[in-house]
Amino acid sequence: MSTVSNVLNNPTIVSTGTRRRVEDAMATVGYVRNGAARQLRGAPSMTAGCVLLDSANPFFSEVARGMEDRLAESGCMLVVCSTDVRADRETRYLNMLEELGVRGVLLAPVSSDLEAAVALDRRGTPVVLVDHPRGRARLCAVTVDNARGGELAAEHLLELGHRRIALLHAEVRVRSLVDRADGLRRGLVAAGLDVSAALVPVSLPPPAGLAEAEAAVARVLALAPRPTAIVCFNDMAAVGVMRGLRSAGVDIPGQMSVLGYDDLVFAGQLAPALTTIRQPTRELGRAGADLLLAEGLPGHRHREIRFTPELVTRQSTAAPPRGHSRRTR
Amino acid sequence: MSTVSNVLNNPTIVSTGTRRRVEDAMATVGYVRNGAARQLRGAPSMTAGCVLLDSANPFFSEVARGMEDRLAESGCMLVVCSTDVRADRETRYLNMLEELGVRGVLLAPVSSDLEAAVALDRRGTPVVLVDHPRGRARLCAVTVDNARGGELAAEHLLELGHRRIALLHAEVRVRSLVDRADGLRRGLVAAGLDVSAALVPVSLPPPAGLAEAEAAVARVLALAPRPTAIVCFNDMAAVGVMRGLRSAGVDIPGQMSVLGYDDLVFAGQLAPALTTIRQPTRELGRAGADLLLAEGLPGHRHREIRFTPELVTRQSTAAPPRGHSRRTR
DNA sequence: CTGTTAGCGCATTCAG
DNA sequence: CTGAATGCGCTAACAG
Repeated sequence: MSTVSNVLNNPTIVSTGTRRRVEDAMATVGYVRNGAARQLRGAPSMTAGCVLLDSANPFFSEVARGMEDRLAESGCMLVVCSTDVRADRETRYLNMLEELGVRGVLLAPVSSDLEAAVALDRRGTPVVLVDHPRGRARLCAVTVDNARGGELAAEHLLELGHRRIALLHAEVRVRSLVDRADGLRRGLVAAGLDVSAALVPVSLPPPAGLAEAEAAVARVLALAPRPTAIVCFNDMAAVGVMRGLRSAGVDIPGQMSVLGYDDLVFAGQLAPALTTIRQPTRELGRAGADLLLAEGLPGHRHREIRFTPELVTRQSTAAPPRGHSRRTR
Repeated sequence: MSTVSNVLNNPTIVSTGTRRRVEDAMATVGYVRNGAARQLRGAPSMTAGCVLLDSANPFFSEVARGMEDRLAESGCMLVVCSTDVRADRETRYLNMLEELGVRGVLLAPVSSDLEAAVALDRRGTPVVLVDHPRGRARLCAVTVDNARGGELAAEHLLELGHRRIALLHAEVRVRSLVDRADGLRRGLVAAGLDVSAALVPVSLPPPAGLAEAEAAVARVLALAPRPTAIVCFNDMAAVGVMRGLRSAGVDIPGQMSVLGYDDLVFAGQLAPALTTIRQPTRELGRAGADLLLAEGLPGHRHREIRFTPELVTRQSTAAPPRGHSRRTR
């Protein structure tokens, strides 16, 4: 028995002949290692978990693919869980993953309440935050500078001359979205604007997807004075907004500018091509998995990796219609 | 010990008082069930695996989300694996999932060689085919009628008057793509056309994504006589083709019609809005997971569930430019 | 190099 | 309802 075990886990110390015999025997019998038994015995798990807001959202599916690729290099597989931004689901999945004994969890949290995540980490299941800063929590994290992303949006629209901007926002508790909104406000303030007049928040009911964004367009158009630009929290919402504006007969960008976020693969191919904020998605996931796999290694220290977003200017934003603003340049 | 076990697995037979005491104790101690030990003891696994061509492709990520949702209802989680249409990766993932002891595997195979999958199923890990017919294999399957999808494409383009059609195809071994091509040919034959003249296959090198599709446009445009329509095997490829045509200054649909496949959420919002074949994605995944969970139940028999695709007519297809065909209507 | 043994955490069985 | 004992498949430690 121990020789067989050695062939599997310590091949070098077994003589070539014996090893061959064992391997042949395994092949003929159709032997398959029992992962559960190995794990029970203390072997590292061959799975890692990720708990994301929505794995069907192209942003997250791309992030997950990055994780998957990095994990595969270390012989691990990825368990994918979607919370739909519901705290109860997040809690449930974290518990299930802990029971499963995953090597660690990549968590895009539904809010900044990280108590459960920190406790999980303490109990021995490493947690890496995704798209959320470490803050005071003793965890690793991979993030994108969302405040900067918001600033980029503000700077771009201000430069075009917009002075009244609708901000579509979904779940205010999701940190990355809060940060973007903060950055956007900061950008307006830096330009000397009165935020309460310049920025109109428009809240989307859950699940805050494409359909909800489309429905919210009517509310934006009904505002007085009417905003001249709509900032969306992701490209999917922007697609919904574009659909809503089209059916309302509002020209983009002539009568209304639309700004997305994520730069999904198809963003440049929309009608009109979407101006948006690009973030490195696959890299984000890969970096997260990288941090996760490094946990537990000797000398490991918690780290935060931060990526930088980037404005991609296309055709969905332009100067506001005449009479709606003073042009700055 | 057995009382604790009963509280967890057989709560009804434990008196309320004792149950409470046990639950309180578990809470204060921070007890977490050990999934590996349970599984070793014979409990059903809390995971199912899926092996897809590319989890980052919106089609598959939507399918996976359907699987995830259905599994969650039964307290299970989904392990997601991407093969990138490589047989070696498929084999590797199937082995890993078997070791892991998943409840079953949802497999979108890279080819019609199902030997390994059938063997896996025989050894006790149920396999459900996704987007691939059962054929002679004794497995469950969820499929879409891909041949019909190809026919729909042919009928639509013929009706518009196209008589020379480029077919972008990626990996010919993927059954769903083969079936679509067959259906397309069948549609042309049914209209009395000479397939060898009417259909020009254009093969994309792996990974056959958006970029490869974009690059292939030049080859299509160089063909003599030049085709008047390009049929793509999915919407992502269609986006690439549209990008390529745009940069070549070819008008869609004036000079070239483009037909997609999948009807991804953004298809209607592209420039021009993409004519495509819709397939039920989330339902496909959900149905697959449903079959998987039913395996092993008493009286289970292998089944195949087949969905029907649907043509969604939008603006990327139109009659060919004058002089390129006889109009039929 | 090979055989033996113990124990990982759990569920189950059998006695009380 | 509770306590004790057993074995799932594997690995590590040790004795031959």
